[in-house]
Amino acid sequence: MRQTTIKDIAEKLRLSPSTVSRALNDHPDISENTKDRVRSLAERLEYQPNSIAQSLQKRRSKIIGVVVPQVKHVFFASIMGGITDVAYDAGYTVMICSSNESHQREEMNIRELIAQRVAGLLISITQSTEGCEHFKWIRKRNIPLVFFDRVCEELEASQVVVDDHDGAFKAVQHLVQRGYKRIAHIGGPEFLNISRERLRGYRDALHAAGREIDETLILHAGLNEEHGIQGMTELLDAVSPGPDAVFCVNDPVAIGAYSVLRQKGLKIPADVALAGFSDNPIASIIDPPLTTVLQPATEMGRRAAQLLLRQIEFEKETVPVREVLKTELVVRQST
Amino acid sequence: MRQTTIKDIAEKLRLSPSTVSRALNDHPDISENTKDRVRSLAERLEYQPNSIAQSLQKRRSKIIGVVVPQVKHVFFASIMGGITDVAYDAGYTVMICSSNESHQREEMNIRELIAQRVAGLLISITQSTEGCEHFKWIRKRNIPLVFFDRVCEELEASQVVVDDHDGAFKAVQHLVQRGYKRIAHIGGPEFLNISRERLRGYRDALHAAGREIDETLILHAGLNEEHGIQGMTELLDAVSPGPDAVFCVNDPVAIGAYSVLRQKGLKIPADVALAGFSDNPIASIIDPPLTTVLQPATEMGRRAAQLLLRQIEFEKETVPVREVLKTELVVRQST
DNA sequence: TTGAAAGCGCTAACAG
DNA sequence: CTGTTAGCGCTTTCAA
Repeated sequence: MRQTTIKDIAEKLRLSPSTVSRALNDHPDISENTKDRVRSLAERLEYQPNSIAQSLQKRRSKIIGVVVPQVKHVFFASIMGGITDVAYDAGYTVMICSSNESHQREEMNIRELIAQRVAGLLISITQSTEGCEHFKWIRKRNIPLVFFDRVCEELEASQVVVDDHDGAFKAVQHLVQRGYKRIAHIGGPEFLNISRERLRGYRDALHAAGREIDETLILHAGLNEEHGIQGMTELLDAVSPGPDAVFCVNDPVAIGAYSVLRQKGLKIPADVALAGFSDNPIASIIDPPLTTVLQPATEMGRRAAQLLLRQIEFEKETVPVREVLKTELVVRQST
Repeated sequence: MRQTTIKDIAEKLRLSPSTVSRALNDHPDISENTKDRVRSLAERLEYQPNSIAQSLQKRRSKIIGVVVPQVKHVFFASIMGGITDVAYDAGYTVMICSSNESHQREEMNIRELIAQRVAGLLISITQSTEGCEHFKWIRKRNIPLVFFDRVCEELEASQVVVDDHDGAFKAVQHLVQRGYKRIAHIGGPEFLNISRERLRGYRDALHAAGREIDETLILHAGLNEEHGIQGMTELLDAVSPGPDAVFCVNDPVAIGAYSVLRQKGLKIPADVALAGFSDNPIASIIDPPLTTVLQPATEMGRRAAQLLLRQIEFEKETVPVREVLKTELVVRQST
């Protein structure tokens, strides 16, 4: 059964399609009387405007495309919450794609979203993204683009990030103050902005405390639990003397490290202290609860969406903006 | 800068738009030579077909709409993984909406997805969904529809669920065998299929063991951590004698209960044993690890998507199908 | 093997 | 205040 169109309404009311369209859009030219008739019939027929036709006509859809590396990561889930809230309020819908940390999938997603003629794109890159070619496609078609959290730095584009350096600095400074001597770092992929900045924060905090940096205590792994498991295992087995504290690039990695420590019967924080980054809900539930750096995820999503919307509505080339959000150290019993 | 269209290619090649269209779609009528010329120019111009125009013409988009109650729930995140995998392989994209457990938001989402003329809908209803009016909109426009996990039972529609009754039965049977005497149940919203079935499994398992059912040990709460906290608190404070084991409607609730028990210094399972439902990753990480019922979430997503695709491609009214997936009891140290 | 024309549902410029 | 016309980018008869 075909869906109701503006034409159907027009015929029944012996009006022209354009009048109906205008009435539906509350155009000032149309008489209240006509508007009423149109609206009530539309209601009765359960008319739903065909956004596809609208988009074709406007040469752009009211969809905001989002590409995240993993939907199941709570951090991204919260960000998505922030994005959708803002987008909905502005009359946009959101199309979420998961690149699953795969460069190839990320390309596919972007290609698809371009085909959908999205109004704009919000992207957080994968752990494996190296080239930036696919992001350049976006610029070429000048589709508004904002990166969040994990950004592509080769490209001039707006971005919303947290102060990763500062967050890491505070966490490690805290470990130093607590008196830990051999503070290790399980880091993420080297080229990722978040890994790099957090590592830099780690180094700077140790320097600031007048400590020498022992490079054997620095590992580059990944951003998932399994990387935490690998990393912690390696630190315990291959490094001697071992660390008495570990600052992990994020909470999933810290959780991985946590499970290794428990399995080996090591006490946290007595034998090894542990700190993460993100403040996943799980951080407060494990025992001992995890010291971590709180990232305002929802806020980040909101900001990114706002930035994008501004670009969309203003049309003209806007200078790339970089918003940096503050983090907060949450001290719990794991340190 | 306008994006490249079929017309641009046609002009440059002195062909008609229709020929270009056919060449791009590998139509047999077109000569290989022409196809090659078209394809290579398309490539060079980075032509991306405008799916909006295609959809308008086909009167249906290649988008599958998904409405979940909460994106951040790992269970749904995994389901979404399954859905997108299947959908992508079939050449569809997925538009994910979160109803945030709000009936109103759910309505909005559905309205929006209908406006987008999605090819089909995959829905898991909210905790607060009572009426089914908005689902009837979907049927009226005969848009293919499949419910998963949380289904609307007033409506004749295909669905993919797990055997909630059996899963709950196995969990409670296990608690009985372990020798627990006062087994409580923190349940979900009463009208939800999953809550009802799991409660029924609980009752049946106790009956099967020849136990009397103590109604004061049965609570109806919700599906989130906070409900677990409320529920467990109530069980400890208001019920006497208290329970020596609790079967929770899902893992988030079990986690909530877990944190209350720890806070009160009660030993798990010595003082109170705990079992959940879902097998969230967190279940294996907490200490003691949580006994729970594994739901094949990704598989559920895959099945739901496959069912929907079949409906989409076959067009004709298909009889509603109900797929029931098996669960598996995962026994850990919390019981 | 290719082209011309019409139309998907909507909006907007131009007329009246 | 309302109607006519054209067109968004693509596919698809029908004709050549």
